Amino acid sequence: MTKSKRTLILDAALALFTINGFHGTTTAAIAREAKVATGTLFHHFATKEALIEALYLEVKKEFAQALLQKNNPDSVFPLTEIWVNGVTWLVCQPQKLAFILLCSHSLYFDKKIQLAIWQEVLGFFTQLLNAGIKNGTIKDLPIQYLLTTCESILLSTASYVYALPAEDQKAAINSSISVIVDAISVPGADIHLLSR
Amino acid sequence: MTKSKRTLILDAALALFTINGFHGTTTAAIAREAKVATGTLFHHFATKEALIEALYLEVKKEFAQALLQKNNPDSVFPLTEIWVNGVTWLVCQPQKLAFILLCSHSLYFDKKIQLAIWQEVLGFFTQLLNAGIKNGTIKDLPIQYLLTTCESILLSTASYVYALPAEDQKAAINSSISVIVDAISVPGADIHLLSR
DNA sequence: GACAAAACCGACTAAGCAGTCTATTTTAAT
DNA sequence: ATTAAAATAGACTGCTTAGTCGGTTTTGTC
Repeated sequence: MTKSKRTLILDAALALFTINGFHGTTTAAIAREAKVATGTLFHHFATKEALIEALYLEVKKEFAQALLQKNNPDSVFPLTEIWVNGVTWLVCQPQKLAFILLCSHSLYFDKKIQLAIWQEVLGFFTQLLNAGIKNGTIKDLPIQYLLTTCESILLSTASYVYALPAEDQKAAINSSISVIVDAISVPGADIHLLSR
Repeated sequence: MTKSKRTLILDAALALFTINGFHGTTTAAIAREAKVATGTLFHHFATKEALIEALYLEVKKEFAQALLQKNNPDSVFPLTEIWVNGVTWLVCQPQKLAFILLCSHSLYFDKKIQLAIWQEVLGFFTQLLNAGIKNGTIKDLPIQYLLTTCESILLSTASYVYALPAEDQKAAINSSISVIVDAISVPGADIHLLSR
């Protein structure tokens, strides 16, 4: 099965946005890169902004799915698993990492986009943190602060790991676990209490 | 002494960039906001990009000075002091915080700008971290990773604290200290060893 | 195979923008 | 007071670019 033009356009947009940013990338360039006419681009996406938003939704959806993926069925510590899922996925998808970074403070999105699956990630994570606070393993800080802290350390860790030679990445991901765990958990508490 | 036109232009640019982003802010709008003609703007700054770069240098310089400021002469733990300096300054200068966030992943700067005073901050901090690693208080991780981690937690903490009601900010800053300290220091080690 | 709808094409356009140019005013030095 | 340089003004321009439009091809259905 051959890729749809819509997908080609989104792929081209992702590649160009992460190199030249939103402003530096023209719709003509995206169409050229996707080997498609500008008319086709605007047939699928009403405006450039709609294209960016569609791309954002798709990338965020994939990211959310990667985070929630259950690889290790007998993992007793979901926080670690989510963390490794997240960093690994971002490092393997550097364009998407760059795009998420680009979006994170771009002001291109005035309105915050609501995405069901992202709410699910947030909800799951919030539940996990609340449980940890209750049993004394997670610091009793506002959930919102814990969430943004995790997100920002996750993104900066992924950026750092990506820049490493491939053979060092695995080890770097493993040592990043202690950073996030110690940042948000109560010193000395048994972190393995934090299972479901 | 009245403000120079150059300063008025930089102030206007800062205000507009943090609201509408680089692309969303036209040079005409900056000139209008600064109550100055476009000719004047381009007399002081050769191009829009040069203006952005000048603003970036100025903001970064102020930020660096704020970080290194020594408020408490008998502080035994410089990391904490720098941290509180940083968060406090950013929270009190929300436009500059927004601007730094905007720059951090904007791709508007292809070349990394070298700023002497920022090198000084980095050097000082690197020395501090290295000493900590040597005496077993700081985790033995690559300096580069420790630096980016500190920076990203600092920025996300400041964003979070800024959004809080004024009366809660002081307490939030204090509780953020444990997050950064635990993130990078060896669990159980006496953190007060980390002085000069 | 006839027909409609959807997808696709690319030349074209209208608007917006960075940067220019010429003229005028202010500043500072002798 | 004279003069040159620096600062300021704002109308103007040429280029870029998002988005359009009329026509063509492909797809699916009966």
